[in-house]
Amino acid sequence: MTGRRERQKETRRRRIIAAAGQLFATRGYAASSIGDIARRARLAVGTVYNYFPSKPDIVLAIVRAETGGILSAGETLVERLEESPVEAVAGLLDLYVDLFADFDRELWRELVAAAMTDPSGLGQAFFAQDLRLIGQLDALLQELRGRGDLDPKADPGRGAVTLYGVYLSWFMAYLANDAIEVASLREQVRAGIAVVMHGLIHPERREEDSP
Amino acid sequence: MTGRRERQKETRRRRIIAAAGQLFATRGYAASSIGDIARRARLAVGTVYNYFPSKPDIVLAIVRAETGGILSAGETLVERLEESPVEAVAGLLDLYVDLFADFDRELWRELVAAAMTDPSGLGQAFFAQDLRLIGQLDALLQELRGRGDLDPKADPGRGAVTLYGVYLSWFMAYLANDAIEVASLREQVRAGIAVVMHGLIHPERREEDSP
DNA sequence: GGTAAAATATGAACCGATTCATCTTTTCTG
DNA sequence: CAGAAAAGATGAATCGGTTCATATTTTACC
Repeated sequence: MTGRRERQKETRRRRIIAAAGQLFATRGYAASSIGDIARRARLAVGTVYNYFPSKPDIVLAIVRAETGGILSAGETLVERLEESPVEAVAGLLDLYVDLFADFDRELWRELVAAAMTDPSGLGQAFFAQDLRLIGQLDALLQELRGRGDLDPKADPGRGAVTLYGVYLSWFMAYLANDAIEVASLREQVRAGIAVVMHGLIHPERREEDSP
Repeated sequence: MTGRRERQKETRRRRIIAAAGQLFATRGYAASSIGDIARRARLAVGTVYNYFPSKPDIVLAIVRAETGGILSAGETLVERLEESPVEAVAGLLDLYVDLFADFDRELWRELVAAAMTDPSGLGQAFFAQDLRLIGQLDALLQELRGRGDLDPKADPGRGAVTLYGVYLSWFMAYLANDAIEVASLREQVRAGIAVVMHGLIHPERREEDSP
């Protein structure tokens, strides 16, 4: 049942996320210590650690709360298919780019850094999201293939992974370089998608070294 | 001139790199403290910090020592061009994949993590290497284009960035997932390159939404 | 050679994330 | 409801990267 204990647990978890979210948004991640977060949430430092195994795990919780909507928006987008294949794929990845705009670049950086430092813990959880988008891309490509828009020799699964690579690499570029804004990120991803969809080799030489 | 001071500076720098390299290789990065490194190099902790601004900067120095050769090997590879365009690109990226095998995955992870945490400092230095490979890829594509292997409508610069994206995203996957070995990484990169070179759209529908 | 200035080395102190032994609250059992 | 067990909260202690005031060494200048 929902005893006092369980209710309080949920409340405290929320309090921590709220406190951290506010501090990160105002002072930034690095400048907000766990002590600060605990104080703002009216808890002891150790208590925060009873709810989250590490500081970046709090960030993951903050970001996670936002991702659910994006993913389901992706589902409906796959169902109502754009006419142009490039537009269809670009539309889906645009959704994921939206997510970046919602949080400070610093938060994403810390998340990626933590995913590297702790690949089996937080990293697993973080990269699990990538697999879900690749799945959506795969479904989208299957649709396009069924419609006869894709090269019959192309493998949708492989295509999905490769298209996702375009997105991921520009995500990294965005994190590495403050000069890249979200708007230009969108353009770059779109242009990269167009390259993958159309291919680079001269049309008359395609068959020579097919996969 | 090469006074006593300058000579000693170089010696100590090398001692630190050597000590750190040995410790990282045996105990791992996390388990090797700056104190350990300093002790093994017969220096004080503070002295280590006179040579390297942070712990991951030592990793960068270790890795950097290896990259020069790879890059110049890439140059000669661009000059002696493969017949098949896919092979040509795959050959170049294979060189960069070689680099991974030379160091423990943990070291690369720490490097990427540090590049995220300190994007303007270490990050800048780290990602500068990416730009050099993109440049090489661009040169390679220009060659292929000159030979008539590429679609005249394709933009080599854009293509280089996109192909690099394939490589980078698989690099990230490799770091995220211990199950991915270097050999399979090579195959995946190669397959991704083939996709980008050939394109996904059905040949007869290509012109509809050209970039 | 002697001395002031500059450069470098040193390790104790700092700071913040994380851990852990201990105390408090809640739940369970009779 | 009392008392015991379980779950959870607490903050002092730990640990390691980084900083900094001080000491030492090298160089420059006379």
